[in-house]
Amino acid sequence: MKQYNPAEIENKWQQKWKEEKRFEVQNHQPGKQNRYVLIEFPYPSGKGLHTGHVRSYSAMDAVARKLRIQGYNVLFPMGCDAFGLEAERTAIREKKLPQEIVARNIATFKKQLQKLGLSVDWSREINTSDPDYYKWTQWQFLQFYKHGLAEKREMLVNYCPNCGVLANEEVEDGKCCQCGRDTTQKPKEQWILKITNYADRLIDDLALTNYMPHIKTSQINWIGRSEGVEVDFATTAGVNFSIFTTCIETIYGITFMVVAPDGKIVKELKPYITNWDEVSEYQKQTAKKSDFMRCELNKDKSGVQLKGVMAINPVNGKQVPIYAGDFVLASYGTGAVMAVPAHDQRDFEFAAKHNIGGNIQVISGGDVTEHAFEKTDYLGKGCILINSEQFTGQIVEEAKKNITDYLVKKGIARKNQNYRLSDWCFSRQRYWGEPIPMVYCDKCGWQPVPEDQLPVTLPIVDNYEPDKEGNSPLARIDSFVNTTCPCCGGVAKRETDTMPGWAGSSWYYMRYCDPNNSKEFASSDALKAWLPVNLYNGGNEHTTRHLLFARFWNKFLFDIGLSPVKEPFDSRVSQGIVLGANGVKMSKSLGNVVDPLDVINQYGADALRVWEAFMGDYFETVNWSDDGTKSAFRLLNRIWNMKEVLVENNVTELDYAINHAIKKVTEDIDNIKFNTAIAEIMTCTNEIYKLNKIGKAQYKNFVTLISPFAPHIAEEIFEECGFGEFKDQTWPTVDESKLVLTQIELPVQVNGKVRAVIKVAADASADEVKNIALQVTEVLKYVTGDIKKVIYVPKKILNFIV
RNA sequence: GCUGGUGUGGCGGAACGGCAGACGCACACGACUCAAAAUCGUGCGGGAAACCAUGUGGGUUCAAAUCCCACCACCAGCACCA
Repeated sequence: MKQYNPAEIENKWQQKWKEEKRFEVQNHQPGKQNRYVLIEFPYPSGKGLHTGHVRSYSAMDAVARKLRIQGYNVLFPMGCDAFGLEAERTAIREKKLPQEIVARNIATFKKQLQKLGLSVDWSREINTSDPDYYKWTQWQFLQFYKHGLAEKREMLVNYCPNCGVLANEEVEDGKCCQCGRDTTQKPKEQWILKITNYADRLIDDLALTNYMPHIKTSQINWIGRSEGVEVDFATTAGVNFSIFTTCIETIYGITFMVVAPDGKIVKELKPYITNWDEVSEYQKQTAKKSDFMRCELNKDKSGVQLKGVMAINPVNGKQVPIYAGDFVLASYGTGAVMAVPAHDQRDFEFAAKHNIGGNIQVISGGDVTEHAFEKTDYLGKGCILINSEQFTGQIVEEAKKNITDYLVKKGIARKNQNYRLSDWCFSRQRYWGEPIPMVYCDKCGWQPVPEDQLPVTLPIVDNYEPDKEGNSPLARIDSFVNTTCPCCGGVAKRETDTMPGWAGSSWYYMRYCDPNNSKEFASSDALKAWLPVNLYNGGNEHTTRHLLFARFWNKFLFDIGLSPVKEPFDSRVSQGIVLGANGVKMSKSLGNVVDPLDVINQYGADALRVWEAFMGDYFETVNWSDDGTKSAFRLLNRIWNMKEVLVENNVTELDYAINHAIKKVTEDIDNIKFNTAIAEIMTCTNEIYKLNKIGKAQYKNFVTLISPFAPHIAEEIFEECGFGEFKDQTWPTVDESKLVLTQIELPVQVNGKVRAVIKVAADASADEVKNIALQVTEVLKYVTGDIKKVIYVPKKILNFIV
């Protein structure tokens, strides 16, 4: 049998598509509906793409191509998320400019993507580090600022005495990943965006989307809305502070309080604390830990008592000790908690460690001597309060309400919501990012750069390494820093922090709609034409960050009338990762990286794409296999060679198989079940080989079915067989009449075990089926004694219970 | 620890209340060939059988890989969120 030559065919068609501008779309195409298929744009690392990345690109390309054949006007764009730490570090290592590194990496990516034969509209390509693009990122930042959603706030940053401010990923076990020195947490003024203002809407509006359920769940949990009560506590020192609790029903069980060591409460209490040396030492220890370490690695419940001062429980006037404990974070809630060891395991362990005796059980129904009796155990079980004065005897749920009302009436408590989500730290002390377009004037304070002066471009400089003091490298460049105040015209200094990598990626899908607009980030008409994105594909790791940031960003633009939609993405899916053949993540150091270009050279892009679709469920993790591409190549050859057995008229015996395939492949692509779509095409191929003939019209339809996955070979077959221009082909429709079976095979069970399979008419009645089954010896063998019950599920099963 | 997810032949996987193992890989055999590769075809969970098999143990059901409860293992993300 002949083998086709993928290299020749693929080059030919890729060239042709380019010349014809086949995949360039207009925002409006008369008579066609728009569809927007989006895949997260790649971060152009120096490593290039491996076969793991190919999976989502080729899969979404298949979706886009099918929609196009179905008659939609499809936007399927591509670009590069070009700002970021990796490019900067590579540049430093190679002593080049980040701009050069990015240009080089983008070229590699583009070559790889184009060899795959993606149906991308390259005329809309964007790059977030292009001044024409980041001008609008800066412009949008200014809108956040002007609407009070951006401000400077003191935040804790990772700090290394040698390398300056570090990203979380640059800290490992409390040490700097570059030089190995111990890192600390240092407070620093940072720009933040108030995403928490949108917390409720970010949860509630998920109802307007069709994201996969686990993606919605992840976002809801990440935002972490909790309803509770903020209660004021007095102290013997006369200083008051508030705590936040979701378990107000346990307030009579308080035996101590815990405050964040680095919070403002400790500062206010300082004059009254008699063991300040000890407390101050504990603060230093805390500064060495990141929030994550404070939460995860602090299994020992470290803490220190603030001696000389006691807190007063507002419900009964009881005095309890106050501790500083690093498991309490200054940034969450009020930075203080009430501790009830009898009903909170964390408090229980803290009390045990610090020998705080006298645990008070206030909810009956559990034993609290060895372990706390927590809310997950007592809520909704009708448990009642004990040891709680006038609330004793009430059911937990009632008591919760009554205690809250009582405290609110007394004016010392407020119902409140707290969010796990914190505001978005938007400053980076790095070179390779969008400069934040703000100017500081001693007289006028922070002033936005006038919009007509945008973009504030990144100066091209030799030395852009991070600063040891923790300042941005831009701060060293006088010509950049020194400017005039837009307000008073006096001397002023530019902000030298840059934006995080998440900035440019928060609105890139909007720019694709109108990529060359120099007057606005995208015209309202273009946005209305394409938004919301119909299908957005991206990695699971972005579910809680990028996806949330992008939704927040859009909501803000919607509020100020610049986005036409409340939610930017209608549906969101995440592909499973492709591991190396040895079952671990592809990485250069492990030597299991497969370059898609190598595979394409051997078997062609079509075979690679088909194998990527077939290798497993799209949402699950799968292992790469070299043999897989070979099997896909084999399938394509089998389809290719059907040309030799072509007959003029349709082969009736194939009607069922072909129509079944049309139905199954159509539904499977719609449902992102690419693996079973390919399996169906294989099954149908086997049928065709059994008969060893296929009608022209049948072949044309069958080839169309594989074309979203193997577009090059499909167009070549069309040309060779004289099927006309592929771009005029429409997606085949199912002839349901060919799928109607008159006879079906029905499994017959006795007591739930299959004993025989009988052939019956598809529309046979229960009695008819029963009578036929009871003539089969295999069935009769097991039907002994009376038949107690007969279950017949039409076309599915017949079950005798004896 | 928390959150989300996953456990099915030698392997990748399918089925997601109704014949477990579709489809493919690997393997074996046959055809073609001087021969090999390629190709085409046949077989392929275990067991002599009764039967046993979808991580483990329970439960619901006429019927469970699928639904419920408990547990174990693995993967990913993380900020002990009071």
